[in-house]
Amino acid sequence: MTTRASADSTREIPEATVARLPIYLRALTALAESSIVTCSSEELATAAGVNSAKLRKDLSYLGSYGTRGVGYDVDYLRYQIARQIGVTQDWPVIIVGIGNLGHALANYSGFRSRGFRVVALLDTDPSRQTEVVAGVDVRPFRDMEAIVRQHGVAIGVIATPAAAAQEVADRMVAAGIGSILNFAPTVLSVPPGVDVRKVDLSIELQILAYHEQRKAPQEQSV
Amino acid sequence: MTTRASADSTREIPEATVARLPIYLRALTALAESSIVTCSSEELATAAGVNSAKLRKDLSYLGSYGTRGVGYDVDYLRYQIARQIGVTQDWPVIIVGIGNLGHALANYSGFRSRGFRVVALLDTDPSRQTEVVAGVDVRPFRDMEAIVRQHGVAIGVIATPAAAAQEVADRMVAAGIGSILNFAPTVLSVPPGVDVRKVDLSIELQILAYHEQRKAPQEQSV
DNA sequence: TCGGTTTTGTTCTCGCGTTCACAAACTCTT
DNA sequence: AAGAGTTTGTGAACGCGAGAACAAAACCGA
Repeated sequence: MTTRASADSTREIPEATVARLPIYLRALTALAESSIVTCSSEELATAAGVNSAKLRKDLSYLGSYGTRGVGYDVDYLRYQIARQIGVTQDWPVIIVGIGNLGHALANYSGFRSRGFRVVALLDTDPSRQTEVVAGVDVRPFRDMEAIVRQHGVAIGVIATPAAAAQEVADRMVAAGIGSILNFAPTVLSVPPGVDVRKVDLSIELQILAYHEQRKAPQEQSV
Repeated sequence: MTTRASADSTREIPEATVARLPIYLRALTALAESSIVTCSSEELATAAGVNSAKLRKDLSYLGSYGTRGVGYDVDYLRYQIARQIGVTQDWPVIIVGIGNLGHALANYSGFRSRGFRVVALLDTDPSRQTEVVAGVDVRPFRDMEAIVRQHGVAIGVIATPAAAAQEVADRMVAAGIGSILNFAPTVLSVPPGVDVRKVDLSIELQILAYHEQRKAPQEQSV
């Protein structure tokens, strides 16, 4: 999809590896808080819940930041991963749809501590626009374009009902947002170049139900 | 991991396919609500946001439920998928940790409509135990074992802070729960045979940030 | 009844991701 | 200073999933 010309500083990092980097980052932060200065791939892999060989291969895509016979410097590796992901800088984020889930997301402290700053909460319902959630006041959805331009927002979160999600996504794309995190249970269609990630709570439960059903097949006979 | 003896009625369904079955189910439900009786693999694939070849291959693992030259009967296929996943029956679920996210989950209507019934909300904080959320009252965490046994709960949801998650998971496993949906930002360790799925909101944002950073590399020079 | 059309089910090939296994490189002890 | 002991980084093998392509099977019209 993306044609990459230079392969020196910007190597191709496989998608599966990118998805694990935040896990390593979190594990490293936990180690740092325990005042651990150095760790081996085995220790970090255990903390992150993966195989040590996989961890080493993942890290090798970023560069050669370990020392053979010793391991990795926790702070240094943490910085390198954070830099690769891009969370050394601050990312302004907007959340659209301030229902139950929107409230929870706005109050989630994990965003702030990981480089994401919620700059606006948006909703079409005028009765919600008097609220103040997590120190940010809810504003009318029609203000989105202005807010996006003002703060240079590149990432948007959709927490609306399914019926409204596509319309919101279209407006986000039109306003210049390039990445969308979608909590609405619907398939979004967006132009190429725009990234969408989907989190679907009931789908996760259904996957668990499938496996659970297989565990006790004698229970639900007829 | 699971050694499966019989391969006639219970075929091996690949994990990637299992993860997509709930998407097909939702798309079929939408079609049914539009009073559509029959659909081709192409139509259903478009509605689910996947390739039609992949859809046909996925469905072929369940059996041969289509008609060549015609397509699939929406209601029939919907029932077959629901049966495979196991959502034709009702799954009792408990939610532990009634903070912002726990509230949102308890109020989420998508669980109920897809075969999941929240039978209890649990929290260790006594000040929360006077609340009633979504028609279910919050009960002390220590009552979990009794509730699990009483209702035959097999699926548990963890929405606590990270520090409490492992303890909750241990207690869930001890009480007989076999599948856990974990929203706490930590790696759970559970005995073999217990399924854990993890949903991490900030990890999703970090993955988006990575891609977003790559889109405009001239922005963050120096 | 029979050829033409449509759409499924399946086979085959390709690419990605995971894991193993080992050489290279560093530290420590004597 | 040199050998023993660790641990990283990576080449190679393997397995799974995605997509293309096609044969089999159903319907339709004459």
